[in-house]
Amino acid sequence: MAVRIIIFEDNDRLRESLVYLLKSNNAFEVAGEYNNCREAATIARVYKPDVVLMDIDMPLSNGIDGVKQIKEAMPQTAVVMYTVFEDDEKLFACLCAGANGYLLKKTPPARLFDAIEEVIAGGAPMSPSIARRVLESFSPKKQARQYDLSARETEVLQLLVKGHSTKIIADKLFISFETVRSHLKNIYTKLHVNCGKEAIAKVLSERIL
Amino acid sequence: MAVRIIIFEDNDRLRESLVYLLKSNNAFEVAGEYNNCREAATIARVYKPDVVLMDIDMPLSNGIDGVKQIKEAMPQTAVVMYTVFEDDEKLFACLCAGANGYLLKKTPPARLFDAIEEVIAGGAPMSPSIARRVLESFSPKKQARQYDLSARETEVLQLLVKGHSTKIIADKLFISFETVRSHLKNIYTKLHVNCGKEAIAKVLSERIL
DNA sequence: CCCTATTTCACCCAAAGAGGGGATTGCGGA
DNA sequence: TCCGCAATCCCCTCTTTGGGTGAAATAGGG
Repeated sequence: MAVRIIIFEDNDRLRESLVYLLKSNNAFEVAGEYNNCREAATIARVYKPDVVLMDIDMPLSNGIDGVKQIKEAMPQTAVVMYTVFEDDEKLFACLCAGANGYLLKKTPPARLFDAIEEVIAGGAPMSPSIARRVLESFSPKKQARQYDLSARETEVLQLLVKGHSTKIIADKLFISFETVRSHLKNIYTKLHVNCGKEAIAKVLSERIL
Repeated sequence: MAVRIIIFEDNDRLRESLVYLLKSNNAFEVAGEYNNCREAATIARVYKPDVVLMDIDMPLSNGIDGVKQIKEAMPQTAVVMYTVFEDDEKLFACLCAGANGYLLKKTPPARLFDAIEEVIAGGAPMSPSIARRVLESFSPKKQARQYDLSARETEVLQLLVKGHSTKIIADKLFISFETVRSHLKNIYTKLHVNCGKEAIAKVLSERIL
C-alpha cells in the first residue's frame, strides 16, 4: 500500500512541485496539501497520514505548533520537518515538539524519497548538518571549562546538581559543612549566579559538566 | 587525498575484514588497526586520522573512554562508533563523550562507505534506529503529566526551574508570596521531592515539562 | 445543590542557605 | 624561599525556604 503523505507548505510553487514529485513515485500517495497548519490536528485525525512534511515558516500558525498538534492527535504519524532554517533554536524546538526528521530544503529529490522510506521504517532522516548539530548538543565541549572550576568545586557542583543539600554533600565528600559552603560560594561567583537553584538551572540547561 | 582511517575493534576477524573492505576502496587508507584503545590518545596524535571507527566492548579500555581520549587529543578527528549495542545508556554515553556518528554492526558495507564520506563532510552518520532514539530523547513524550500538576502549578514550576526565587515568581505571576509558597509545597508533594533544588534537578534531568 | 479541586492568601516555627568576615595547611611555580 | 592558590574549617547575621495549619473564593461535576 502506498505511503499516505500530507504536505504543509505555504509557498505554492514549492508545494505543487513537491506534490508533483511525490506523485511521480507510486510508492507515495499525497493525501492532502495545505498552506498553513491551523487545522493540522483535525486534518491528521481525518486523513490519518503515514507521513507529514512540515514547513516551519507559515502564516497564521507555524510548523512548530503544527508538529505539536499532529503528534498529540496522531502520535503514530511521522512528522518530517522540511525547511530552510538551520538555527539551533528552531531545530530543537521542533525536536522537542516531537518531529521525527529534519530535512533542509536543499535536500535533493532522491534523498527525499529515501527519507520518507526511512522514517516509515522507524528511522529519523536528517540532513547531515542537522544530524551533526543534534549530536553536538550532547557533548558539552562548547565552553564547559570556561568557568574555570577546580576539581573539588566540580565534585561539589555535581552533587549539588543532583539536588543534594549542603549537609549531604559534606557527608558524601567526607569534609565539613563549612567547607562545602565555602566551595559553593566560590562556585556561585564563578558561575555568576546567586544561589544554588540558579546554579542547578544553569548547569542542567547549558549542559555544563 | 585518501581518507585516513584508524580502526579500534577487538574481534580480530571482524577487524581484518573491515580493513580488507576499506582497502578495497582507494578513497580510503587504513592508517592503523588496534584491538584495544589504551593508547588511543597517543595513536590519534601520532597518526592524525581523519576518521576513527570505534568498537565499544573491548578488553582493557572500552570504546567510550576511547572516544573521550581521542576527542580530547584530536578534536578535529571524526569518531564513528561501530558496535552491536543499542541500549540508551551506552548510546548516550558515547554521544556525551563526543562521538560523531553511531553505526550498528549490521550496517551493510556500502552504507559504511557512505557513512565515512558523510562524517568527513561534516555530517553525523547514524543507523536509523539510533537516529530515532536520539530524536526521541528530545521529546518528553514519556509520561510528563503523570505527576498531575495543575495549570498554575505548572507555571510556578516552570519559573522555579529557571532558577527564580519565590519572590520573583510571585512578582512574575502577579500573586502573593505566600500563594507561590503554597503552590510550591503542593508541587513538592506531587513530585515526591523535599525541596526546590530536588524539584529542579528532577524536572531537568527527567525532562518533565 | 453539595462536594471537590483549584487558586488564592496568611501566620508560625525551625531549618537551610547566602554573604560577609577570617584562618590554617600544603603544594607547586617564580 | 616566598607567593599564590586550592582546600579545609569556623563564626556571625540575615534572608529564604520547608512544613504545618487554616481559610476564603471560585469553578465544575455528579
